Amino acid sequence: MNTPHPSPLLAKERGKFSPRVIVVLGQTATGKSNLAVKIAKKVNGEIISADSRQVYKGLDIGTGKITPNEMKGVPHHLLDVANPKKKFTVSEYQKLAISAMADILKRGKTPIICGGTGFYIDAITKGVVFPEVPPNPKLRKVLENKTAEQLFKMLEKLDKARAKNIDAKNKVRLVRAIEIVKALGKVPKITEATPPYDFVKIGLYLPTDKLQKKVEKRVKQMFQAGLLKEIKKLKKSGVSEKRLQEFGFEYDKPTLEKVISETVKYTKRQMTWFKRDKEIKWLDSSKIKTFSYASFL
RNA sequence: GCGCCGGUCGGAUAGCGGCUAUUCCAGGGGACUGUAAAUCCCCGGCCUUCGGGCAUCGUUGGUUCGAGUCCAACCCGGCGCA
Repeated sequence: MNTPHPSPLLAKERGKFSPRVIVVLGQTATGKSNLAVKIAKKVNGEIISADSRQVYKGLDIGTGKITPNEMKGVPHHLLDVANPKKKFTVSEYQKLAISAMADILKRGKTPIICGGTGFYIDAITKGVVFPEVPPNPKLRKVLENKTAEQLFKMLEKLDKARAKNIDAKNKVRLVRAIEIVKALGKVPKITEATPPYDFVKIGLYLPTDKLQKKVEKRVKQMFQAGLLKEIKKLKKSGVSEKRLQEFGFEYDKPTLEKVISETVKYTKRQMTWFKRDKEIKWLDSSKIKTFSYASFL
């Protein structure tokens, strides 16, 4: 990485200077995008989205993607980089995000990662090393017809170690594990290669009652903005019904009520993920006005 | 008033004589090795020294070794007939 940069970009860590990367994460509907833009303006930053669905072209309204207007001139990366008809994966995300960070730093600016997909954020900030085994659609198709029990028995024969700690009832995981074993002989032990950056993680959350209201408002706006039209458009462009389901509840025959309740549930799952990361500094987003960037930078 | 049907965990639902009363949804907690807004697990009446203990299927009584399940009466709701 490169040449040292003037102060806000650098942090002192164990006597060494590593480039600073700001991470804005947290629950849906807490105003992450907004805060990220504000910070970007202050620190001369560029934003890298960390959202598993905003990577797709054409998924705008349902994913709550930031509009060009809202970007206020701040460059955004990793939005619209994938074709919705094809599957995008964490691994691809990781590669793109890492090179985006390097690129931004090379130009003397601060990368700001912003998003709510915990798995994607960990992929970059913790440097999870994924086995070099691309998805194998043919194999998956065969395996998906089997029961979890059958898959687990298969895995037990192929790789005892992985079978021991895998969730024996989770078909998605079992299929992936078998896919890796078939390619590599076994599932490599999980490793992490922490990237040479100083990540500052800011977590946004809202108290339950406020979150509920915010979600209701957000979802109503989604429908007003033309969520249904967006879905029609996707269908017209050749995105299958099945594929739409994979994009989550907003894209699977959405109704106002359903999307609101599913979103609230989702925000809880998000917190379950984020709670494990002790490095996150949490911030009540309803008190954002009193937030001083200085305390984090 | 008579007849029929029904009353089971917050809601919906299975159970039609036998040991731990089912499933789904909503609720709470959790997991996460290339699908991650996905996928999956646990909890859910009360008490517990975590071994277990005590309840419970509208109410009361009865039949039975044993009743959510059968019988009777009553209460509540729906439909039909007057």
